[in-house]
This record gives sequence, structure tokens and C-alpha cells, in this order.
Amino acid sequence: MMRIISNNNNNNNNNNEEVANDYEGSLKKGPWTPDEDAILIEYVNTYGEGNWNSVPKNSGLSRCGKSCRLRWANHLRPNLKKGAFSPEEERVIVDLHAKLGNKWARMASQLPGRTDNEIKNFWNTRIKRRERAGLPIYPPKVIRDATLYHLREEQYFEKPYNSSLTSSSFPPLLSSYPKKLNASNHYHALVNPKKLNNSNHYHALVNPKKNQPIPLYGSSSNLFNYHGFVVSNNSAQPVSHGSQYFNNGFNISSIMPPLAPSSVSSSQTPPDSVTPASSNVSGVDGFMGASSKVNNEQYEVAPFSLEGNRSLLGALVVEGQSILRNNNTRSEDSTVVTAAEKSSNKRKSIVIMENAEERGTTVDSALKKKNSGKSSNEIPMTSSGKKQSGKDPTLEEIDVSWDDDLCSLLNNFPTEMPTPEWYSGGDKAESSGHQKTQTNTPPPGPTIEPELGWNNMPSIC
DNA sequence: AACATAATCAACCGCTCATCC
DNA sequence: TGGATGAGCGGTTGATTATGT
Repeated sequence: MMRIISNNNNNNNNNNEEVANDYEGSLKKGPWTPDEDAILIEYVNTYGEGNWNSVPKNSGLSRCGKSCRLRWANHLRPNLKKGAFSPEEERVIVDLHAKLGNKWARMASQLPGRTDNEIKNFWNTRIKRRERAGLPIYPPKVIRDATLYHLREEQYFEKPYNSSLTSSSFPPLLSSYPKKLNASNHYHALVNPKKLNNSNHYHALVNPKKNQPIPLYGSSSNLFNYHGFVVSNNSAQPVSHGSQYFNNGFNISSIMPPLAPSSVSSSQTPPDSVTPASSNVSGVDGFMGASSKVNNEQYEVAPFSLEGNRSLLGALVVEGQSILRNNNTRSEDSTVVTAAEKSSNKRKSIVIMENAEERGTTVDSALKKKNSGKSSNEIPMTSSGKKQSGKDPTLEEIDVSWDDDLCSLLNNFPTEMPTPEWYSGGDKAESSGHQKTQTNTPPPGPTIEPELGWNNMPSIC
């Protein structure tokens, strides 16, 4: 049995090495010395990477193979970037984390020269700092992009995530996000972790092991498996492994799952037609930009315009419809909704939405009509799902049972939230072109200290 | 200057997964 | 098929450095 020698409590490496060497086959722990590094480098250069457990045997190092691998991967291998993360890299990390959660290795694969450990340390530092400040972890655009990412992911993968898919013909960055996730909690956690009892909810987002998310609808459906989202053709291309961000330039959508062909309503939407969701690669053009005050607190957010951005709201609407249908089906005859049925519903939903668009009807107006008699900015909260007379016949088809969580999500979508300078680099056109002031009474949103926006965090943020 | 606190970094631990026999 | 083994991943810890008082 090997003995483990630790020098954690002091820096007297020579002394510890002596101690370690007193025991044949003993393993040293703690910081690596330059001599050890040199030995490891020489060994790897001679024999190559891998077979780490043979390294201590063949090189004379008193380190376990695991430690050797880690040292090599994190510090010694060539082409490693040292130093602070660039703003661009930080932006990528935030985006990736919103989509992938704590998948540090996968994130590292998108950041050439960076290690999972580095990214993890960076993120944990950032999280701690922002949590202390009571700030949201993600910029608003990231939240939306991540949401859309998961929508598309769910769309692409009818069935729960199967890890085996990632290694074959499918995009590399498929999330292992919790599938059954309370939508509004998800949103709140993304926006402001303080609202969610901090770490527990944060982990609920990214680490299903630590906190099993509560199913939103008691089924496989949740906010993220909307299937009627329309994206542009160019974003529907599968992406390959490798450093997507830096090979192709920074592009959030480059890691998005491709669109399932069946979900695009080709008969209703000509390939060349430009829908709000297809006006750019990510399919989210025009989301950013509104401003307003909520509870006397300044929000900086992506403007959530129903007129110009029916995609996300449409997603929510159709999702609710789909959920209702599925739930009704289950509750009525306890029949499991088949994938084919769901697919059929999805296509139907798309047609409904696009028919409404063709007739000049927006989802916004649909909601207002549906909710006539209520204040204009009030989202209908009824769960009856019954049709009401005197409505736009097209929209009567969109017979949505408004789940509380779904409504909460919509109600709480902030209208303005600061975007950090480092993050807004790629969104200048968007923010300048679509920024507008919302005069509507804003919905209640997460509490964010006005002076602690995204763009005034020291250092990293 | 001395101390306290925060931030950063490096390394280890435990677990999971894939592969081999 | 199931156990052994190796490799990798994510979480955590502890040391060091930076910053504030």
C-alpha cells in the first residue's frame, strides 16, 4: 500500500520530497516543483499523453497518475493561455454557462488554451461576487439566448437528453440541464440568484444532483420544450466539435442545436421570408433594448417587444397550449401522448401562429383581446382554458391554459437591465437599433439595485 | 506597518463513465 | 455479464496574494 505524503501545510518542498523519497512508491502531494514539472514534460514529450498511471512508475515521479494528468492538463501542456480572461472570453463563458451549466470541460473545449479548472475558478469567483452584491448572474440577453437554446434543444430532442447523442452526429454542446425545471424559478435564478435562496437554487439550475427541480407541469413538458420556434436556415446547421467561438467568431447560436426539420412550417413560411425569429442567426434579433422603471428601480434588459418578437412569447403561448393539450389528454384518458401526437400539435401550433401573423394579428393583441376587460398590461392568469366568445377566431385557436408559472415568467420578464460593457460588444447594432423606451407600466420584476448593474462591477464584471 | 478580509489559484477528492478482459 | 482499471469531470479545500482598514 502506498503512503500519501502531503505538504499542504508548508512550502518546504525539499523537505517533503526527502520524506516522500524515504518511502519507496510513496506519493507526494501538494504544489509541484520545477524539477517535477521538467520530469513530467520530458516524459510526456517522449511517451505522449495518456496512460497516466504509468507515469510515476516510468518517470520516477512521486506523484499519482491522476496528479500528473492534472498538472499536465492545467499547467504544462503547450498552447495554454495564461493570465486573465479577456472580455471576449468572459462573454463566452457567461453564455456557455447559461446554456450548459457547470460543464467546465465542455466550456473549456470552446475556449482554446483555457482549462476547465480556470473557467471553474473564474466562474465561482464571479458568482460569489455577484451573489454578494445581489446581482443577477447572467445578463438579460444571455438569459434569453439560453432559454432559446433550450427551447431549440428540446425541439431537436423529443426525448429526454441522451448523452450518447452528443458524441455522434449531434452538436457537441448539448445541455445536461435539468429537464424538469420550474420555469419561473429558472428565470429568477438566471436573473437574480438572491431571490432563490442563493446557492440552492443556483444549483437547481445547473446541478440536478444537488437539488432536484420540481416539475413545472407534472409532465415532460416545461417551458423549454416549446417546439414551434422558427429559426433561420443558417442556424439550423449542425455544428462540429472544436472551438466554435473562436473559429467562427463569437456566435451564441453556433452552439445551438439545429432545428428539427419537422418543426419548421415550410408550407406556411417560405424559405426566404423573414420572420422576427429568423432575422438573424440566433433568431433573437430585436429582443434587446427596452427600458423602464420597475418599482422605482431601473432595469436594464432586453426589450421584450411583443410586436416585434413573437417568437419567445409565441413559444410560451404555444407551449402552454401544448401543455394543456397534453395534460388534458392525460387527465381524460390517461393515455400517454406519443411523440407523433406532440409533433403534430407542434406543427399545428406553428400554423396557428403564422396564420395569425399573416392576418396582421400579433400575439400581443391576442393576449389583450383574450384578456379583454382586464388592464392592458395584465397577463391573463386564468387556468380555465375555456374559449371566450367575441374573440379573434384565429386566436381562439390558441386556447392556452395559463399556468401560474408561465404567467409568472411573462410577468416577471424585466424590461430593462444593465448590460455590461464587456458583454455588449457584439450587440451594439442590436442595442442601438432596437433600444426603445417602454412606457407601459412595467410588470413586477426582480429587485435589482439600480447602482449595481451589469456594467459597473469592478474588474470582471 | 499590522492585521483582517477578499480574491485568486492550484491541487486533491470522490464520483462517473468507458473500455477491457 | 460483471468486475477491474483508467481517464475525466465537477466540487471542494487550502495556500497564496491582493486589497482594505
